[in-house]
Amino acid sequence: MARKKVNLIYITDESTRKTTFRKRRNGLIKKVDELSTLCGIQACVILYSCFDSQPSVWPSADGANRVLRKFKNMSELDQGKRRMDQESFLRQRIEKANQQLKKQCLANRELEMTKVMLENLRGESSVENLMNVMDLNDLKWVIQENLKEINSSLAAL
Amino acid sequence: MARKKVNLIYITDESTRKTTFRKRRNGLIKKVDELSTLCGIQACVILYSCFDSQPSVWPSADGANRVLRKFKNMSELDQGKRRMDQESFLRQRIEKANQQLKKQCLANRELEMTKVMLENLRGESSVENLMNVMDLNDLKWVIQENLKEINSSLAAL
DNA sequence: GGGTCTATATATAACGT
DNA sequence: TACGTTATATATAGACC
Repeated sequence: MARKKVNLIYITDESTRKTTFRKRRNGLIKKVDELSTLCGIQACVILYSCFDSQPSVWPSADGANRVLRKFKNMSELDQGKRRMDQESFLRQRIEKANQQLKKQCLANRELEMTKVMLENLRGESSVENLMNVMDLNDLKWVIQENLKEINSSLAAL
Repeated sequence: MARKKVNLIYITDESTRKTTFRKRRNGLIKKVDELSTLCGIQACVILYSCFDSQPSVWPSADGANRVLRKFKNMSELDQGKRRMDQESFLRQRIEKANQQLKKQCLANRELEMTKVMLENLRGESSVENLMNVMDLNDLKWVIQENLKEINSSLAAL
């Protein structure tokens, strides 16, 4: 999450994996704690790692047992419904990612265009400094002509 | 956590509490998902809120049940039910790869359009030659955007 | 190996629609 | 109401000890 965006796949290097586990476990537990406090809800987290003999449990072994017992008493049907929700959650995330991607592409486009404009207006190659009204009007004319050509090409198709 | 550092006490305003719950629940679930994937560990989260009739469970009812059994030292495993979650994650990864591909394609296209645009403005090419290079509609869009830019530059002068 | 220190990546509170 | 956006607060990967 930092210094470099991490690839969401199993970390093969054991040392790195262990470090990541410790850090993220702490972060996760902090989050549950906050959520529980802020919203006044019952919550429970259990993590099994091959690094510890005992699982990491929040808020406590007793608390976890209580919440788990409650969950176990749910009907299978209700549990099934929950699974569907899990899938829709996943779909939502994918959808969101796609939206972000689209937005990023548009932003990139804008940046590229700005770059092109600057390059042209500053006469990067053979042309001198074009930053005055006269030359801008010339450039505008050229572009409008291109636009006309394109429009007629489109109409012909 | 943003715009203002939040006070870690129960949120009395119901509307705010509900919003906070939804947001933080999503964040939390994402975190467990990541931790589980990155470190290859078993994990489980259960959240009870007064906003939903059903508790929010991760990774799924089956997964939660499995962790529950383990928590109670009743280790009986049925790997088959894990398949559901694995499929979800697989779909997610494929989706991600597709997104990357899409992004690259758009980037390439953008570069090509920029090149074409530069060639045109320098009079090294004509619109007729562009038919095979790219979608005319895309070119039209780029040009129109440039025109807007020029007009605002003119207005500014 | 585990703790500390940054630079970045993420999460999210307050707003806007 | 819920959802999208933006400014900040947090989380954390990699580096160093």
